[in-house]
Amino acid sequence: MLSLTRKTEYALIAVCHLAHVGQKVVSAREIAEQHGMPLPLLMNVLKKLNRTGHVRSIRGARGGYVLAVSPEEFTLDALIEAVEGPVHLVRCTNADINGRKCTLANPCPIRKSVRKVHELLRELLNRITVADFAYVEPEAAQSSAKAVAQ
Amino acid sequence: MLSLTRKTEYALIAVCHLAHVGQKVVSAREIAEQHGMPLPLLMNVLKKLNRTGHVRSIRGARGGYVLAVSPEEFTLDALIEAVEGPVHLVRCTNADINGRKCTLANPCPIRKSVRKVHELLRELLNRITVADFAYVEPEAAQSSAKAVAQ
DNA sequence: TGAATATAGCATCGGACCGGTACGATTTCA
DNA sequence: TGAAATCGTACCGGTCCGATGCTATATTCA
Ligand code: FES
Ligand code: FES
Repeated sequence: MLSLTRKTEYALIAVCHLAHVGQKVVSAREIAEQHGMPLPLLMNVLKKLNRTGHVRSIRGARGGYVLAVSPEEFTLDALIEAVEGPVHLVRCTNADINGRKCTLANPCPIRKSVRKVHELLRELLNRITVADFAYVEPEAAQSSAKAVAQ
Repeated sequence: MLSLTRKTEYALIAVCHLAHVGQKVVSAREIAEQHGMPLPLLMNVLKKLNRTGHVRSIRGARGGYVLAVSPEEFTLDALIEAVEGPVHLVRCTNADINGRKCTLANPCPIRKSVRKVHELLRELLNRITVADFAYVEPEAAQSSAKAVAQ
């Protein structure tokens, strides 16, 4: 399917929001309302990001979330892995998926090449960071374009 | 989910097989048996590739399939689009998905950046061709590695 | 101290889509 | 004519995402 899940989309927006406000504590409700996201879904995502240590949670009244890592070091690859688990391009890139091993005639002819593609994808995702997404409000996406381009 | 479907996996192996034998006609059964793939699934995939014109089908006894495009011009992007439809990284990269428009507060702050990432992914997929996958049997994947690397 | 706020954790449910199967029709060759 | 092979379509089950609900816990504030 080669697409990001909606959770990753929510996570990306939320993390950008947190990066934008700096060290101020922002509640999930506030983020959700500001971007038209369903609150419970966003909370699920933020809980996961809290467990992986990418955001810090403050409970209680006037609580909320704060970004726990610097936007420049928070890669898209890490965000995806935190929210939706490790990336499996196809079965044979990662040893086995859900304990089931590949049933094709091993090794299949595309095995090595597909791993190479997998590595290229990971490299791409590791070059992109949250800092590339944050702070680009309306049309000034040039800084992002430059940073991402290579 | 950021992963290829199993259909794409089958398609990739089959197309590599066809590229490997040149212009010889090979039946779906033969390809399936040789790589331990379920025959009906492979046929479904080959039908799609036939409709998109990437392989040519010959019906009847002693029929089968022949690659209809050169491996060097058959990009991974085209193969994915043929088998599983166009790539949608997230909702806002392609205008609308299944007729449903994005319900987030428009435009969301990550809109421009995510499109840029989408473009980078498409570029990566367009640099990789079937020729990079074919002809790498056991361990001699160096030619592929080189061709893919940049 | 008590009420309000806000996150943590878990469990559940519905729907979409992939993976797989089945059947009949069509075409070609022996 | 019969066997081999593709073509088209339809169907079914499993998995996983998207979404919802409830309870527990921690903090703030009156
Ligand atoms: S798909 Fe299993 S080894 Fe390549
Ligand atoms: S997710 Fe809809 S505009 Fe970006």
